[in-house]
Amino acid sequence: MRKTSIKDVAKKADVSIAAVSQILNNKGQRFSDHTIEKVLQARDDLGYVPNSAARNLKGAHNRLIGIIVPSFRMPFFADIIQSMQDNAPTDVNLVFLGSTDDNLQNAIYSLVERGAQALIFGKPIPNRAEVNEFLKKRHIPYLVLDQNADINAQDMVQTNEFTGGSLVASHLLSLGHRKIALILPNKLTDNMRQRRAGFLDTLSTANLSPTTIITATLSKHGGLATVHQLIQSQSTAAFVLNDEMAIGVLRGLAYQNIKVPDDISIVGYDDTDYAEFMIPTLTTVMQPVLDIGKAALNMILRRLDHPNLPFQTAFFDVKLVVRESTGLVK
Amino acid sequence: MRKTSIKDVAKKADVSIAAVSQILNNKGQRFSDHTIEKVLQARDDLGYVPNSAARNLKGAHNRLIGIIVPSFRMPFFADIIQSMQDNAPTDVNLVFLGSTDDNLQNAIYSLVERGAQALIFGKPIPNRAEVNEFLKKRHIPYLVLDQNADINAQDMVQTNEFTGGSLVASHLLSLGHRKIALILPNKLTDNMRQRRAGFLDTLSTANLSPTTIITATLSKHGGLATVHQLIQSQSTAAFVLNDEMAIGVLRGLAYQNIKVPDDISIVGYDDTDYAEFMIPTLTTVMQPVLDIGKAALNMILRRLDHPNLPFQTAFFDVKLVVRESTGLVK
DNA sequence: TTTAAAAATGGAAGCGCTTTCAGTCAATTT
DNA sequence: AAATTGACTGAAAGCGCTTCCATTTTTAAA
Repeated sequence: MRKTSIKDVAKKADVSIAAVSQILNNKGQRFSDHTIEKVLQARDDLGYVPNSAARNLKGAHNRLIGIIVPSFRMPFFADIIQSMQDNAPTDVNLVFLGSTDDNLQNAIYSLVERGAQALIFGKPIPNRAEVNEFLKKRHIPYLVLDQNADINAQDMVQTNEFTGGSLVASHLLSLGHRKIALILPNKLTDNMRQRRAGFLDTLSTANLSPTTIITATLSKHGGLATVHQLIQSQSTAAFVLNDEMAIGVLRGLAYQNIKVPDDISIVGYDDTDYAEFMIPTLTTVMQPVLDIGKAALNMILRRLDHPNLPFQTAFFDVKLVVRESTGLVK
Repeated sequence: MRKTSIKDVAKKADVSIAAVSQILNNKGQRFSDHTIEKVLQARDDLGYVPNSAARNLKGAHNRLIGIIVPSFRMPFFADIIQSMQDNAPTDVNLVFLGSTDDNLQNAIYSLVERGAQALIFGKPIPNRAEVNEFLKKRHIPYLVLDQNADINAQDMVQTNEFTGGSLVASHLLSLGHRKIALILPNKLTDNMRQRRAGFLDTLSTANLSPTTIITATLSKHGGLATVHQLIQSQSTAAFVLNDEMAIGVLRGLAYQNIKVPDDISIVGYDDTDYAEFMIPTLTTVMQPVLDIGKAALNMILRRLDHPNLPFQTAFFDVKLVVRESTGLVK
């Protein structure tokens, strides 16, 4: 029940092992059509698939990139993953791992062990220094997505979160809103902090600050749970730090028979697939997710080819997408 | 710039390679505390991580399961993936691959090459016979999720799709609906076919058939695009074959100012996260996705341990979840 | 003290593959 | 007839690791 090896193919085709290897890899010496045919035939008959472990043991690795995300279920990351997969050159292998904070170490270890030559972090790294040291020691370059980090320690892909938050504030202000609530997930990542900062900053230029700041878990249910407090605050608008929660808020408000945007305007962030299908459609901030995924992959690939180039940070602009969920204050 | 290998650790700790291997793997012979300490220290100093390729070359593989899904963006599969990841024993590695029909062969090949010892297909296999032969030849067991297949060729995990469709029909009939539309994705998978069959079957017991059958791409946009036709059909209810499309339908109807469920009842299928957050909340059929993912993983693991057991099919029941989007016919 | 048994460790083979190299043999070319 | 070329083989090294077996060292029993 042993897997068929190159030896079996060689025997069956009645040629040398070297011949099989070179013919199947299409490099090395030249062989006659006849021999090539024999080898190919034998391979197919036996259903031979080279063992990549053995192959990688020798020099010519194919590139393996490990990607660590917080969850496969978050639309943002689902998009990132899909876009990376779609854009990966055929000789590049991608391995995705969902990881919580506690098993981040494990995730990294497992990826490195499997031969990942580079890592992409789609989530905050709690003990950054340690991780950095570990990876540096192994000469494994990595890239962080949408997180603050030492600009000189690794490549980064960032979106202009500060601007994003600011755009939201401007938009609401321009609609005449003065009583604006802020709804946050209870665990903020760096990029969310910037989002918040941009928002608050612009609010303050109008001498305003949020009527209330409500926190809840980052989920649709979390958003829904904030509704009671939101209503009590008598705000005329709310900035919900991400679409996922905003969807919950929308739902909760509908349960209370509060009309959006007539009674209150709602703004989300991310412009996930669902935003334009909500009722009302959701005003939100769009990040070019597909481009981000693609850029991250390209940057890390480039890093692999040129380990000594200075670290880069790619910046992506965000865009306010105005839809039905925001309107003039009454 | 070579990665540090076991040899380096051995040299640094001033012990044999064999000792390092056995100590780090905590098996084989016994070693003195002193030696163990030296080795561990050397490993940490060097940041050594064993190369799993080399390791797998020898007997003791850790188990690698390849999982092929159509897309990472579909909530159904995002859930499946997440649940598998969450339930995987630590010595089992999961590799997910998104794959279209054209590159299914590649996906399979790449997974096998990487040493996958079993495969799970979350999508239809176009050329089943060929794939089956290929995998059988390599003694790689596989499992199909929610697809029809020869019950004696591999393990399967199925949900009671026929019942699911039937439940929907009964529900609508019981609400008094007689003019019911059916909205399908234009590419049906086996399970969707069964879903449809159950639905039609139960309709026919009331001597009914759909007022209209509309097809569109499987997406929210696809669903939205069917609205015009749906309205023309003057149906009082519609069964949309999955939530994704149903969300689009809901949206489209709102644009036309058609009230759900007052003017028309809508039923989806899948009970994705979003169903209960729609406005109105969506009546749909729930599949125990998390259980399904878990079951699939367990079955294939069991198969690995017992290659000769007869093939199994796990059946999961579905449940109609009645929400706001369906109501009595006017 | 001798001796046998137990404990600690090193040596080396081998996993499947790629790659190199010297060399064989036949078919061409000069 | 000799030299050249093309097609190929066989052997061997080496990738990093595990594992079996032999050997050395220590400890305890005789």
